[in-house]
Amino acid sequence: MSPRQNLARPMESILEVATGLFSEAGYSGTTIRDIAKGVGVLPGSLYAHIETKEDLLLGIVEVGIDHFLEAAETIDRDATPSDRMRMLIRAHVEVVAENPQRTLVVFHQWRYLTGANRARILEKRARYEDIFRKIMQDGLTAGEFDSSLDPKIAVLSILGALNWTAEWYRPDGPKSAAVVSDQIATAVLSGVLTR
Amino acid sequence: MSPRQNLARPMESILEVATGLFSEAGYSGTTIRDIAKGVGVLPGSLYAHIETKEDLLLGIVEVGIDHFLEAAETIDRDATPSDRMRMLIRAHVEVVAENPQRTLVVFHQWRYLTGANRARILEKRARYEDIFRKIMQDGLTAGEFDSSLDPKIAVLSILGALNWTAEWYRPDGPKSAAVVSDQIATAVLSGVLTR
DNA sequence: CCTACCGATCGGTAGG
DNA sequence: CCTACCGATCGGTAGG
Repeated sequence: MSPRQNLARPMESILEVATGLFSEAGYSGTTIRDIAKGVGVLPGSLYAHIETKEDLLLGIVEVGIDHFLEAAETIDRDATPSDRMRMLIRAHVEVVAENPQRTLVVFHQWRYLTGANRARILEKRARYEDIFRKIMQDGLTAGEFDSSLDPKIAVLSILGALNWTAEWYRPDGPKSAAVVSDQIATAVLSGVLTR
Repeated sequence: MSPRQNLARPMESILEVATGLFSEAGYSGTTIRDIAKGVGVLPGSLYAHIETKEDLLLGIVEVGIDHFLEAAETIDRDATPSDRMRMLIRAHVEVVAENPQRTLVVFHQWRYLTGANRARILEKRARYEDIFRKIMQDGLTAGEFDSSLDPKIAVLSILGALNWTAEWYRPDGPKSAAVVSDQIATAVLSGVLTR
């Protein structure tokens, strides 16, 4: 990684470099010295901008999870449950596609947060997953979703498919986020069997 | 974690302790001293049994991925693609259920392997995923799977749902691996919409 | 943002 | 498996 002389916006540069390093080497595997080198300053100089290494992680994870929550809030509450689920899947994939590295940090590195930082992120994560659970319940109540499904496991399967996208989606790949999200939504909603 | 005096099988004890610590704190976040304390010996004593910290990780990850490969090989090659997919899903969930901590290490900590170690694990992982891709292709060819699906994305969605199980499945929870795997297989194969 | 540095801890080793 | 230790590196700080 070549150092960047982004002296105008030091904090932005720090967050960008840290996101890349945390996603590749993990929080514990990334040192303050690695980040400083990526930014193009000496290690001690970082502390003019950050308080601690953990605060840096918290900033990245919290901004990331907030993106998912905000995207979910744009969804039309009056649509049918299956349409809402489709829109939620699309919103999720678009957030992943916008910044897969940050998403990897959001879903894998939150474990290294401690105390109140960790609790706040877990609360937001639960809130996000509840949006899926609510739509699942509404779909079952409305008779749109298969009543033989276990709703908890169906939601966990959908979240699994979505969280996994951050591992393989490449913004410079052949498929747009819109196409990928439609294909995931179809696979999830209709299944793989021929109808 | 209380130290265990498993002096009869020191290597087994070391692997068990390391698996638990790597799954909770990550490879980089776990020190040789943490492992030694969990085993109940002094740090330097570990090196009577292991070569390096990375060899310890390699041992855990390779045994883990081998479990998935071996389970997949037991599947009846003469069954229909949809039956084979259902059996593969069940085999996967049973391996996860048998040892979720090891599975978390297999899917998240392999990144800390270097050089040839990393290459060998990635090769085995690709071989495992190819089993899913083969069944998907067979199902499309046989007309059992929906031809409007993107097969790559369908497989990635299934792998995502399955890989996610290690994050939430608890062997001491209310559902057996057989029940969970059937419910995941139903959700994946038939989708969530009412038929 | 740099110079210069702190005490703590890291993976690993020699010799027993 | 322990004693005793190595050089390297860690997150972070004081003073400029």
